[in-house]
Amino acid sequence: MSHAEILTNTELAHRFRRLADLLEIRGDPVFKVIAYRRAADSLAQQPESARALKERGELGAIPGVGKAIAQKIEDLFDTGTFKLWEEVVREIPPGVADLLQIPDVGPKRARQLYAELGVKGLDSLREAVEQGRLSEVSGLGSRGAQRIVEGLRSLQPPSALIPLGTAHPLALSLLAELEVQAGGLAHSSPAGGVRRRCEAVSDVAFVVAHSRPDSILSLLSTLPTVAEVEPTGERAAAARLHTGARVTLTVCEPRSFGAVLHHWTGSREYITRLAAFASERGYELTEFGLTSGGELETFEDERALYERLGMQYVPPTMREDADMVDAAAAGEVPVEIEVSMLHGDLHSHSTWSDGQHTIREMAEAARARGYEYLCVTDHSQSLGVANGLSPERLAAQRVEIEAVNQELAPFRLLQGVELEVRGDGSLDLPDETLAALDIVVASVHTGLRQERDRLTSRALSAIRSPYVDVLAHPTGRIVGGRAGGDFDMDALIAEAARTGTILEINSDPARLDLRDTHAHQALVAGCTLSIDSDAHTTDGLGNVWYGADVASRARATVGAIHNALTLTEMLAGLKRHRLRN
DNA sequence: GCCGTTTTCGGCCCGACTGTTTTCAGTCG
Repeated sequence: MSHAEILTNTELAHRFRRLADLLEIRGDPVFKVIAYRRAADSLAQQPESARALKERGELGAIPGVGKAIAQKIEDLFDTGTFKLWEEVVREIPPGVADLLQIPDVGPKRARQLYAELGVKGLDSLREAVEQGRLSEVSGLGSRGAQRIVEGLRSLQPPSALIPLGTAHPLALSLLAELEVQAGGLAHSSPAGGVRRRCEAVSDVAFVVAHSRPDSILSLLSTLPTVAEVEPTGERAAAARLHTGARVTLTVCEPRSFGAVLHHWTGSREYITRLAAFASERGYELTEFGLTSGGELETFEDERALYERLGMQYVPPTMREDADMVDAAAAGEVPVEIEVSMLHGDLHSHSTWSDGQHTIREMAEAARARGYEYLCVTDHSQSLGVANGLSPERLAAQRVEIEAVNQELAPFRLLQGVELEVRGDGSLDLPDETLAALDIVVASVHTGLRQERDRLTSRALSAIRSPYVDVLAHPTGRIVGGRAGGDFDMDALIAEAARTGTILEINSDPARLDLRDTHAHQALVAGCTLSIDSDAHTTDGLGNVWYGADVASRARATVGAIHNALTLTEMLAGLKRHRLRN
């Protein structure tokens, strides 16, 4: 069947997510909707193809996939559709689900827009807005209508940019597939914005080296995830994946790999400035190396290129701006922030709130990473969806933490909390509870769309509390998703510097918050930063490399990173201890 | 719809914030 050949796990996940949205709009029981969403997430994460599992009769082994969903997957492979899908899209056009992308439009509003205005999708809604028909919707006032208009305007075209958290693993998996197909590669690396750790990229670039470069390009179209390939040069091609992502591949001989990788890593501004610098020294910098007196010198290793130019090596995370060329010439390139510099993590979750692993499992994973300490900072009480902790539950958690500490010493588990800053700026737990904890990480999760003054004053009241040590993900933005709150960042940074409140670089690839530019601004203002995982699983602890690279892009020094301190220094440096002593 | 050392039923994702229908429904995290 032709359907079977093109159905990837990602596509199956898309289909079930859309089904869940449509069912929710139709008003089906919420737990049924949740079940489809969970199955979709699970399919997207499944390393083995659903097709292979189907052939072995093991679809049911996927978590969240039971008899009913397994049957629907089989039907999709066999016929390209299934009965419930056909039934639902007859009632609600699939495009109606796109309305859910608009802030403030949920399932009820989407259904209303369809039922009362005949809106069948985003374009259809734009038409209705132009015709001024939004006022016809029952129960939608002028402010509500205005929000929908603004929300509609703020929508990005789909997949315009790929977040780093998607692009990086994608680049690695494509390289792995290519390596298998090629029977080994001399060298390979992601390039472009992915390698510079830009938070989002327009395409996923990579460079591979092989003794027979021309044989590699033709392999690209054989990869199962690749939809179409277009040659863009003798040794370069652009491809589009089934997911819609754009990929660019450059191949070269092993002896040129360093120079070619360097060229395609960019940034353009940086390369242009470096070429000018090389030219002043009698070299022409090209994609393939350095030319001097008509003679091309190739470089297998990037560092050798820098050595030939008589300058310090510049890591990819610092190749955004041209000024680093001058710094490298003067031998003043900052030391890159690396995960190995971190002694612990100040922000993580366990099964006490919405984490997936127990305190003990998290502690053991942190110890295995070589950490000296881990702060368990489960959510506070008012975040109901995350099963937030009351003072009583925190006291009970303390007992468990101490027990784990007995066993794992000298490794140290610290008890903290991720404290809700409420809508009115008050804190979600009483002072005496906060005072008894080792560390407090405060977060603004709710009301992120309040107007600037109100939102800013909430964050400021958290920063000014003597019990708040860290402000977590300070803007609340989601990369490629919501923009984050309209905080006055100048005011937050100034107050954090004044009070000694640590500002977090949240390493969750969906957040990367503070972003590089804000982190740089905070460093200049004299703030201390932390690089935290916000892990909800043991694997999540490993995300700190994203945060470390944000710090490098912000040109942080290790002295400004609070969790690069040893346990004793880290604790002594917390606001609560400095104020007490 | 899925899941089960509380297995074939009854749980599972709760509470804050907001606008508006002024007593609560819808959205969001």
